[in-house]
Amino acid sequence: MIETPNPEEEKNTRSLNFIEEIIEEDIRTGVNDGRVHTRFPPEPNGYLHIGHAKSICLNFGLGKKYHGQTNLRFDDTNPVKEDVEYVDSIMEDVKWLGFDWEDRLYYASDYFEQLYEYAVILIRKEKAYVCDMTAEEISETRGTPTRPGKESHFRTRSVDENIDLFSRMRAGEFPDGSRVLRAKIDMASPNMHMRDPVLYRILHAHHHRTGDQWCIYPMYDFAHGQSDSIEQITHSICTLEFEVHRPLYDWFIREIGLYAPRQIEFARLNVTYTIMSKRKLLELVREGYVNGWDDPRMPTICGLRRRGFTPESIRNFADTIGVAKRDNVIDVSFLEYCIREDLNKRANRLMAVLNPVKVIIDNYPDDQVEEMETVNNPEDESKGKRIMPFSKTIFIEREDFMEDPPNKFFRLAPGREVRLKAAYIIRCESVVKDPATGEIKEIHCTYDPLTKSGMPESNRKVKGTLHWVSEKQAVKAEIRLYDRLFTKENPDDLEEGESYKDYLNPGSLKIVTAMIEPAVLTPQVETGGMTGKFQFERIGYFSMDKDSTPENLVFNRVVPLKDSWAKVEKVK
RNA sequence: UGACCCAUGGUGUAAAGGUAGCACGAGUGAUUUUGGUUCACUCGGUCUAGGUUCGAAUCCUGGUGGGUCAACCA
Repeated sequence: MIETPNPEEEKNTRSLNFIEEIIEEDIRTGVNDGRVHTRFPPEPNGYLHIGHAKSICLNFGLGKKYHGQTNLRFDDTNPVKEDVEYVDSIMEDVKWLGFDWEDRLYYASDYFEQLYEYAVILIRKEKAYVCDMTAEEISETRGTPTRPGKESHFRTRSVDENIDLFSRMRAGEFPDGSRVLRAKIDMASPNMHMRDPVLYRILHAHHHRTGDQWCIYPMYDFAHGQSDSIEQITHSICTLEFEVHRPLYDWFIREIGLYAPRQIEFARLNVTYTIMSKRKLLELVREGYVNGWDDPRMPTICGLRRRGFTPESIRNFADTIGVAKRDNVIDVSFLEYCIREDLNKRANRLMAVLNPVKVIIDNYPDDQVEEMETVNNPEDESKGKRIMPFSKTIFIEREDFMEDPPNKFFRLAPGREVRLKAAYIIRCESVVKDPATGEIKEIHCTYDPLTKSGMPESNRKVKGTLHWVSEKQAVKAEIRLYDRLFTKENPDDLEEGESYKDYLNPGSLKIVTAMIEPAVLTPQVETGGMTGKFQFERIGYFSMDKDSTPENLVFNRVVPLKDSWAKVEKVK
């Protein structure tokens, strides 16, 4: 008996990642009554990148999978670094990726009053105190990981004095840096984060949401867990570097007496030939190494979007790379595989010649124009067909012709035949060169009228098939050819004295003018994010840039096609 | 001379004490009016040394290697 696989069953038996295992165990044992509620908590101090996409897909994916909810919460506790520009871009990017926080948009700054009251609770329990030491003194007395710290002499202040001082901090009586509120935990703890961490600092800074209402701001550690708790988050998922913060996270929840979310840490995403540090990405933008956050070479979501990536391809990428606790570096070629896979099925084909050389078909009637029919997408019949004009003079790629070709060269060469896709088989008869430079100016060919594509006698086999564009009808377009931003696999892995900027790829952007078949002007009104996305046959996937106008077309190369000929050439 | 976390093919990720599997990659071949796609086959792995067990990638101990932590950043 043959068993037919049940797709439902298959879905259920798919192996779980360690976070899903924890969640399912919690559901099984009735923790939170089986409720699942996650959150994505970015600080609005930069643009989101592909690493955030992993976190977004994880958090929203879990919410969806377990019929729970996912909040979007801005972790906006440091006004000097944050801006509404970033808030807006983050919301746009999350939406574009296909996720919906519905009515659950929150800000840590919404909880400032509540957090203040939590701090007062700790003071009253003698678990927090106002410390007058300078930042330097605090740092010096914190000790080192191997040596215990020293207790602050302000540690023994009375509850009343602490309450008074803390309220005056809030009232703006003290200058920045003069005092902080600290937790009273253990200056000898092996965990540095438990050595009387700072809870509040004085910052006379304008906040993008609360304005000048506050001049004291909670630290991350004092805001994050409590915000999770207020929002009844069940599983607070973050990256590995917060692992050592978890005891503190739990300490605040316990001491204040709040609902306790469970913090789970996973390994952040790294991708070869790029960087993820917000600070460094900001540097590249500020110092003009790239043209803005959405430069198509950037690993930012808006950069990938402008490059031509689809949300589907990024979601698929995030789902496929998996989630675990060990450090990982994903090969950028896997990201490229994900977008090729998507665009292969969904993007219409077009012929475009990026490095044109003229081919003149001597035995073709001078003024004749034929309409050649060709399919828009061989992977999807429903995409229909289009017409390409064919005439006596056409362009082919300069790389598709060699005067003295090696054995495995299946393209045009003197005396050899090739198929012009969707048109005729031609034979190269002669070449015309510039006498001064030796550069080939024209390739003269003859065509075989019996081999017209689709005709009964057109089935003759030749080694190669070339793409082409008719000279007269060709449409010019600016093509931006993008390559990896860095020449080094891991630009963060540096020798003494080096900078990641030393490894910027000088060839990461090349601009050429291409000749494209006239169908490129036909608006491709399509759904599914495929507008302006094409496969230029035999070359790669291209996406119309926002700079493009009907008079001045601009395309970005998303990714080249796999090229096994390039490999053959290399070996040689 | 600390605490915590991690270790499976080149990369990523599974195997909850019982056949080390999947994807990408690489290679070979077939198909192909894209040197694309698709299909078939192949390559290649449990850090190390002990221990427990009928049986260990999995549990225990010791090593080794990597990561995180000493912002009034998140």
